[in-house]
Amino acid sequence: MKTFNIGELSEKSGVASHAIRFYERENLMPEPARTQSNYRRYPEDAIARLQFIIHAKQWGFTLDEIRELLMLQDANGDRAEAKRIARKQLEKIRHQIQSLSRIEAVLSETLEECSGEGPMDGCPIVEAIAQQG
Amino acid sequence: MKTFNIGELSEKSGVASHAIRFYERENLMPEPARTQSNYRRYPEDAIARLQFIIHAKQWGFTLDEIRELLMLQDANGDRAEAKRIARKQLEKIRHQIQSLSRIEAVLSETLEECSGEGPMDGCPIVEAIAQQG
DNA sequence: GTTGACCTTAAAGTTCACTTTAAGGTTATG
DNA sequence: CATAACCTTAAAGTGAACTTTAAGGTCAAC
Repeated sequence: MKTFNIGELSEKSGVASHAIRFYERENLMPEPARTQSNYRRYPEDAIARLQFIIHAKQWGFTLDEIRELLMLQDANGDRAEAKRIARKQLEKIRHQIQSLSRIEAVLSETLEECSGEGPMDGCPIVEAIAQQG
Repeated sequence: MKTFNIGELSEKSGVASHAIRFYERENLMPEPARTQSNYRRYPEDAIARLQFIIHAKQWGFTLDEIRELLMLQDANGDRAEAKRIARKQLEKIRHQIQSLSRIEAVLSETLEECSGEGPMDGCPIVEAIAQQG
């Protein structure tokens, strides 16, 4: 099996070396083997683990939540737990979409009202912000 | 006209005294008058200005953007500028909604696939994260 | 054999939007 | 007249997720 040092892993995963060390300190990545000269040596599956982290981040999971998911995987834990975490995340995302949609509606309406000409005094955008966020 | 000290303004606006001083340092609030004993004295319209800041924050504007809007108002500047700032914000919000909607779709589909029973090995949630964020 | 590109650690810096702390001065109340 | 509840400043702390810096040790190429 191929093994990598941290620079190679960084290149293959797209995660900066320092971030990889940070994830190790934060218990997202396991402590890897070391060479005689104390260099980190990673097995191939470290790439997949880092990509899991990247993807979970893109889905909006925090590092705390990702750590939880990884610990469940490492322990081959209970699927119900993973589902609970994911369901919570889905709710969070739906809530965010709702808030943003409300803002989008008011903001786009306000933008249409504003001619974009003339002085600030009486500008519908400013007035919309001033009254009731 | 009534004037307030920082504690009264804090109570009326719902913004903590320290946050008000912070906004002053950050040039979102103007330097107020001072009493003989160097206490800040605010006019009534300071309440409206703080509420403008609160509302703009709720709309997702950063303090930098809010400062820009306030400076335009203070200078009675160009309405086109305010519109530009608001349009940028609208685009940002629409982009966020799109990203979140994509995530919502995949995550809710994945959640339905997962029985929530059994060990992590083979769990659709974990596999969905592992493949293609 | 030396240059340059790697690697090591610990610690400090970054951004955002504050909050908390420290160390005092002032004002209202009993 | 003392005590509590205000006010003042500057500076440090918070949290998230890293990045940057400092001060070295190691390894491959020429």
